Amino acid sequence: MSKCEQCIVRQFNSLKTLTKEELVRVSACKTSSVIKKGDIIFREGESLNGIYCVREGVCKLTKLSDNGKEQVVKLAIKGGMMGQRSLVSGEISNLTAVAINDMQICFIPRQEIVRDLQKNVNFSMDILKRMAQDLKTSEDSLVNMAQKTVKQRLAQTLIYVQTTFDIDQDGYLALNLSRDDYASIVGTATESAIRILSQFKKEGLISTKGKQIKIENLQDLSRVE
Amino acid sequence: MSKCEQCIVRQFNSLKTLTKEELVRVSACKTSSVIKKGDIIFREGESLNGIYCVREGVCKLTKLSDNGKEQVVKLAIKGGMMGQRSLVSGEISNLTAVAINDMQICFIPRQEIVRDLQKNVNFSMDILKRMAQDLKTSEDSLVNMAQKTVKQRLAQTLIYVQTTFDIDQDGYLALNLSRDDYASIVGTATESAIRILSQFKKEGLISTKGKQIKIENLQDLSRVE
DNA sequence: TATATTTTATGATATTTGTCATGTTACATA
DNA sequence: TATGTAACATGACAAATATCATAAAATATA
Repeated sequence: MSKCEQCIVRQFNSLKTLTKEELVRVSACKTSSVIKKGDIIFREGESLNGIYCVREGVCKLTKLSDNGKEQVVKLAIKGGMMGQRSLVSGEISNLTAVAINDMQICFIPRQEIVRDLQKNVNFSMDILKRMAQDLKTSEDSLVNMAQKTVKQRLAQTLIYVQTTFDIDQDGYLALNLSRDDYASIVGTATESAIRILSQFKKEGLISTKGKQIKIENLQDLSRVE
Repeated sequence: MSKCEQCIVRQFNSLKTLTKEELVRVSACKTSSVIKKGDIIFREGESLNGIYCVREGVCKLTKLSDNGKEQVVKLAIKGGMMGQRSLVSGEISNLTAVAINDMQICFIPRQEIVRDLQKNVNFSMDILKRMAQDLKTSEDSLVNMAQKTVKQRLAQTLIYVQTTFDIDQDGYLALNLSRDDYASIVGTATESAIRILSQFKKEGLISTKGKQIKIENLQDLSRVE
């Protein structure tokens, strides 16, 4: 099992503010695991008892609506952490985490990391800043959900995926999401998502090969009405 | 000008974790002000340079969507604080604050309170916990926006207003929001909000007197489909 | 009090989105 | 390779919601 001290991924999250000693301790008690695409890491309503650090792969954080449909609240990517909110509040998880592709994750038990939260101001400040960032992102999404059309939200999501995960050598989005995933990200029916993608295709905004998607005209896509 | 040490309102927010000394210092540098209904306290995009504490009255925190419509992201009530996110992140405000009724607020300059954030673990932990709570609330709203109908969201909002602000002696909601406010809370057109309220009235779920609203059947209102 | 202005209300209609049905394609696996 | 299954696609229709128009009621202001 590799050590946190040598893990590049921690540079992307709050763990980078830990001292050498703290990191050694954290490393000693962490557990790593390999997660297969589709696997559930934790469920809404579960108590987490620690935080997860994403070493590889992508994961969707979803919440079940009262009507039984799942809504993607955000994506956790390489370097991201999951469960900070529960760590801080001591509450059960508000979200379910499902692997979108194969992943490697590490788990740090609550009691180990809570100690650092109390003792290391740099660490708690960094957690606080990231929470503030998450809050802003969530509020922005809220406004988009409330005020934008499904078409606009889908266009925006495609651009987000390209910006965040880049494209492969053929120009297709490097992250492959199912139509169903797109639908639960923008908050619509799967058929509607598919229909709008077809429309984008007809209008030359995107092209597809199987389930892969390539953005052909980012300018116009960002201006969809 | 009254002193923070004697202000009951601080018991409801993070300021209660400050020590006597810290509180005296904060009290000495704070400024109080009276805000009239409709007044703007700060605008999206402005840098805040401090935090606000709501002593009296209610305030809506809104964000302008790209299509030019305002969306209410949350309400700040007595005891609430505004601007913590900007305080923590150092960024400009993400939201606009508009008084819904006459208010009294206090402003604490950034440099004074940032010091406590660094020095007082109880304070920073409390801020962190509240930010975590805000994040959960925001994520929940996001899911509601994405997955529930306008009718469900409006019913939910009416219940929220009654639960949070109580009713007056005649049973009407103690907080009077305009139909326009309701529309920007649930994220719909004003006409749609009005229409649905009329429908609720016909169904006996609510009754109205002028702009005042009384919930007549909370059970059924919470089960609207 | 009279008048202007804003807020609330409702009809008519267009647009958006969801739902159900059905077919097609891609992909996994025996 | 054959075959089953899941993902993708599209038509037809229903429901939800937005938009525009207009009027009534409430409220502010002269």
